[in-house]
Amino acid sequence: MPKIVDHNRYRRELLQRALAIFAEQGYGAITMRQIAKRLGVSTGTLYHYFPSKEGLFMQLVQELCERDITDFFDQAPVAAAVGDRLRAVVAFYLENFRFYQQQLLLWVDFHQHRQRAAPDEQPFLQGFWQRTRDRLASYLQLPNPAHVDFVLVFMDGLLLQFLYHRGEIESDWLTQQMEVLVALIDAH
Amino acid sequence: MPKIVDHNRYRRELLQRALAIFAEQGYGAITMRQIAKRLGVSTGTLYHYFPSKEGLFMQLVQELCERDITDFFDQAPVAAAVGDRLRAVVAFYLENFRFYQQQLLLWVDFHQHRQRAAPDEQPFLQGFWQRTRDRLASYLQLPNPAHVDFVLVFMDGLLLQFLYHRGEIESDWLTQQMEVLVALIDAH
Amino acid sequence: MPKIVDHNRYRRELLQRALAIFAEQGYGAITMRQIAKRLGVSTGTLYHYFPSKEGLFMQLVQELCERDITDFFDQAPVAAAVGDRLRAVVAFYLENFRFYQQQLLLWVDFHQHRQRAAPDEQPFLQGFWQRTRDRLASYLQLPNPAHVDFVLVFMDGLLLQFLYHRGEIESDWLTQQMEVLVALIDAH
Amino acid sequence: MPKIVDHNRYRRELLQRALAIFAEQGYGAITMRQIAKRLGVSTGTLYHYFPSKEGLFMQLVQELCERDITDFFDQAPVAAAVGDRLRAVVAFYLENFRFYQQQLLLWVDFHQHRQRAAPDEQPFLQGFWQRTRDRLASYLQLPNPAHVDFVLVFMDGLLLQFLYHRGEIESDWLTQQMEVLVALIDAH
DNA sequence: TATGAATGAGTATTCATTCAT
DNA sequence: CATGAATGAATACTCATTCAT
Repeated sequence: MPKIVDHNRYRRELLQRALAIFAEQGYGAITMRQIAKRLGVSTGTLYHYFPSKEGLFMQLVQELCERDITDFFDQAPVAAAVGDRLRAVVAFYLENFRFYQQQLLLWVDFHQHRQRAAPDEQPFLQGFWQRTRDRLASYLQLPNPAHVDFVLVFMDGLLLQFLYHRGEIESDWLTQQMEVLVALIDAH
Repeated sequence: MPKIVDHNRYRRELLQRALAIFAEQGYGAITMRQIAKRLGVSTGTLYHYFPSKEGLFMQLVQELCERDITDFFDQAPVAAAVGDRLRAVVAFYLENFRFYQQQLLLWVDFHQHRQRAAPDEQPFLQGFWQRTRDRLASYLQLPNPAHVDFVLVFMDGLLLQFLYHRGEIESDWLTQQMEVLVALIDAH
Repeated sequence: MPKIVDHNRYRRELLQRALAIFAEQGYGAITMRQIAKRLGVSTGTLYHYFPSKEGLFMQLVQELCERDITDFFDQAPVAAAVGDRLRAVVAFYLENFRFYQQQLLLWVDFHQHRQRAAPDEQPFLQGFWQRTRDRLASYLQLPNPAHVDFVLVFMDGLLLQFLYHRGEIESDWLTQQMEVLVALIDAH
Repeated sequence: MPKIVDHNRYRRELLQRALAIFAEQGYGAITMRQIAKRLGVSTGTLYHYFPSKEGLFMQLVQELCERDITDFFDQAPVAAAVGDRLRAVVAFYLENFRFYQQQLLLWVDFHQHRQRAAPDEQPFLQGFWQRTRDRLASYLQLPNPAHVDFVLVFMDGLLLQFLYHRGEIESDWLTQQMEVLVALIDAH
């Protein structure tokens, strides 16, 4: 009888934990040995679960796309006022900033990887963006649908500001910007 | 004396041309030999002008910060209407998108480099952000100063959207978002 | 001014010295590090002159084919009697046995490599065999041309016997076999 | 007790089937996992029957030596004419060429292995050669015993020719060479 | 100043072998 | 007996960097 291991379950667990490692150092700067060590396994084991560094990375991107981030929004308070719903969304975003920042760093690495990679478009990307937009739209219930994208753009911009200033952003400034968004949109 | 000028002039020329190379492939993926080859010099020469790969990269970031991007805004039309000035800024941004995207990719590499690097804050970064903000503010002349940051955040967000969707963004969508920004800000 | 090195000349010198190493241990058993160490260079240098282990090996095979082994026969005594010419050939073969054994071992490795290799036939092989046969034929001047091949087959057979018995073959036995060949062929 | 018989029987069956695998790719190029997969067992099972890759290989060589190949000759036609007996031997050899080629490749691997291996001579090798020679001698019944070795050398030579030319040898050439042998030996 | 040959530590990956189940 | 997950040393190969010319 073989050693009893749920191969797929364990693989996804490793994948989960690998996200932070990649985001922290970037695809090029991290080594398989370091990943293995931080995951507490040997390099051999890592290669038992993933075909290559590239394969591990791609599975990570895919996993991230399949994970339905917008689930969280469903648990958000169903506020009557548009402004409150906007504040709830941005607040949630800020609370999970570390995760979104990791995601951003992974995207950038992914972007640079696509340059030489085969041109077969990864279909999971499209679905991901569509779903994110739809969820946000149905939660915010804005009269003007273009404003949904505008909110998304705003939040992405906040992310970049964080990256540029290395997280040394005062919460006052954040609140201020959020209120600018609320004020602008709420006033039509 | 003239030698020194030449040396420095040539160094900055190489630096200039190195930006695209780094941005294209990322710090980790590019090799000094590739850089040398694309610059049309030998590796020895490269090391004559730059102390190391890291040094070359850091000089690149610094160069980018010292370059006064906002100079361009000065040549922008001095429109009477706030909306037109906003449109001019965003239009200029979009026209030079490739450059800003390169800059973004460089920032990310820089960010991931800082992790292990010495924590001595690079002062040129602060100056850069301050200058950018000031120039934009003096051009736009918005009643509410918080709106200047909001515009910056918006433009960063657009950049990320481009990255995510690999540049396959319809110009209609861009125009729409720009007009949303104009409409929101222009209406106070 | 660059370091003055005749790249191609040095490459062929390394190639020359690599033959014994490959023959001694076989393609699969030798490592690039070992080769480098025995050649007195670093692995980096080895890769500066050869693109890969496979490339080094293939160049070795090609070099061996281009080297005109039959040159030696030209310096052989031009004996009047067929038997003496046969003896001269076999004697020369035996004197250079170590080299031919190395060649054999290389061929076998090459054979096993071709299995998965691309089916584009290496053309240098054909020329090699043709030349060897022609030279031998013109030296031996046998009435029956089929006997030239027969002599080649005989010498290959001797080589295998050496391999099987690890070189522990008495010279009496060799002389005996050579005389059998001479007797058989000389008597038509 | 019966268990042990089964164990041994199964071991030899695996051994038998492993010959082709080793000969096909060579000792260095084949992995234990590949062997296991092609034998339809797990690596664990393979290690249950053989102590190591080297052990498996050595048992293979030994098995090959103990297998009495010359048994086949006994079933050969007892021809009155020496020429016919020679033809029968060579014909049989040619019919089983694949096997002999595998054997040759195995020998070469074995030869290259002995270099670093302990110098304790494997005694089974000597017995093998003695037996082969004796059987061939008693079948051919040649007046001159040195001719028996000559025939062996000839057949080894044919094998090498096959290897060199990758089996692309015309049967006409083979027949011709065989007849040269017959003619030479038959005419004393 | 410029070249590119040389270095060797470091990278992704493989593989014989072990061992818990 | 049988399995295949786990290990880590070893392999082919790369690359920042140095240095003789």
